[in-house]
Amino acid sequence: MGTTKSEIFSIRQNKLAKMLKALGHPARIAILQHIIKAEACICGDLVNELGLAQATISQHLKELKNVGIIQGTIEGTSVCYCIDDKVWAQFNAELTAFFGSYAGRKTCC
Amino acid sequence: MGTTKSEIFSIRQNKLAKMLKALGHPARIAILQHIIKAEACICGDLVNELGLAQATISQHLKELKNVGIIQGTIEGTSVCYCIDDKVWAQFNAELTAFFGSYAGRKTCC
DNA sequence: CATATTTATCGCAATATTACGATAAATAAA
DNA sequence: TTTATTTATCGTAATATTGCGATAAATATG
Repeated sequence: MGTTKSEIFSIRQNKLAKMLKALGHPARIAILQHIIKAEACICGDLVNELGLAQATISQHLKELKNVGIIQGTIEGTSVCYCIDDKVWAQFNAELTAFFGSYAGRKTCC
Repeated sequence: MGTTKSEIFSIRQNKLAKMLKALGHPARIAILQHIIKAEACICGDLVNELGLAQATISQHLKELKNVGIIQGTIEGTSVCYCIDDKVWAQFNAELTAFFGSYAGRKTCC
């Protein structure tokens, strides 16, 4: 127990859930917003901006990288993070499809 | 430790994350899809459809109710679940805004 | 080379999540 | 009233997540 029973769900359902889960933490939302706001890559600022320890932020970045929504490029001693346009668009499309699949109640109790 | 540091994030960030987290499980995606597919309220079918124990499904339904995206109406011995149109639309709008806040890279490393 | 700077990883503690059996609570049906 | 049916809740076990200090790894700078 304690583990999600992925086997009983479709690949699509698992993927959608995984993606939503990755975004389902305020620190990760804040990180993405920060990158977006900067209109460029972010190299190191994050630790000063958010009120979390460096190790914690590194961990959140790792999770965002795992689902592919951000990308890191080594730039000297630091690493620059950008949003992966392709993955971002893909996530957007998936969510649009999901939310578009329901357009209001028809017959109901 | 082990607890998310909600205090250091904005209400908006926390809300968005909470909503995404609630949707970030394949069972909850499956439940929502099932309700949508039925084009009506779902009363009891869920336990037979998904391969999870009744207690587990009840727990997932509770989490979806907690964020308001579904609504339960007692109908005799069973409970009918529907999507809350208003909350669904709100979530959709929030996500559209979030994903719309980034439209591709400009200057980057 | 020695020292600083930056990020990743390890190890740990606290808490949360997932899943399930057992049981309770509420209503329908016999 | 007794018995089924359906859902919620409790308790518990297994695992995951969150957060952080310490430390490693890599590159820059003096």
